[in-house]
Amino acid sequence: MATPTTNERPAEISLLTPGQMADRTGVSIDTLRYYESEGLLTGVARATNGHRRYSSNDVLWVEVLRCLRATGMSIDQLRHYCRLGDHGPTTKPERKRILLDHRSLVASQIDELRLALDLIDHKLEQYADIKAAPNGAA
Amino acid sequence: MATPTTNERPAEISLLTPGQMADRTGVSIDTLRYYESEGLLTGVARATNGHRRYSSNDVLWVEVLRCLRATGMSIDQLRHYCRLGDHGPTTKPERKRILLDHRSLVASQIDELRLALDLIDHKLEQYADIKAAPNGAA
DNA sequence: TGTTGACCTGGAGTGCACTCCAGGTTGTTG
DNA sequence: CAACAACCTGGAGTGCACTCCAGGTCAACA
Repeated sequence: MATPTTNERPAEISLLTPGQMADRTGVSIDTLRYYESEGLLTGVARATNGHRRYSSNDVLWVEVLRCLRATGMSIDQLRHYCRLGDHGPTTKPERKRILLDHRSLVASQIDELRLALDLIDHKLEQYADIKAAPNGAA
Repeated sequence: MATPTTNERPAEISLLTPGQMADRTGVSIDTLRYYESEGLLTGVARATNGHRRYSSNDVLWVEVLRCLRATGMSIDQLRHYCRLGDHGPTTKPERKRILLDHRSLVASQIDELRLALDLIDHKLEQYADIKAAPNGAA
């Protein structure tokens, strides 16, 4: 086994099994498969037994996916972005546009959250003279 | 018509119909009803014909609900918080605790979003020499 | 050699938060 | 008085993003 793909040299020592990948990225095995089936993650290598092997590039990309998902980009938009990537450098302007748009979306999310923080603080003033109940955990 | 509830004086001139409430708060009529059915919004007045009439207090509270929902508090947690409110001042410490906990959650969401912004900016550097595609809207 | 564990596939199921719908009432408007 | 808009109720349906499951393969270990 080992070195599952085209290359025979043991340079691929860092390929990760699905379980390792899930540990490394915090994305579950099922979700990794789901992302692959939705076209968000392509070209994942396979061991001779058919099992997936994730490269360090895959790790980086999944981290990007995680970040974009966590900031509200939908699976659909992500899929669109990935398809552009598959179609070579002519799609770069559109990809840049998507990132710029998403960037401003995240920026406004931050603004919204700051407003929410103010509102919560305002609400907390009603409890200024109250001692908070002990926290369940930690 | 007018002054629908118990009180005959026209002081209730500011009571809002469901449609007006939806316009004012940005929360749909259906969602307002849903919140009421879930116990997040209690004591909504009714006109003689059975139609809801929202007070300015309701407006304020729905704005709080919106804010807490938008920052990730679940319907379930919100319901719990509301029930505490119904049980008088002895629950104040717990209510304060909930708000404090949620506050720190929002704060860490902001931190996460800032990291995401950094990652997006980093990714955008790959497109430094590319002119972004024109934006579809505005 | 048998059983355990990690993985495979396609497809079904879940949870959340709405959102929509059918069927009905009321009050206004031309 | 007919038609329309706004609202009522209980309950069904939707969309998203997973998450779980049944049934099977393969490699390693006792």
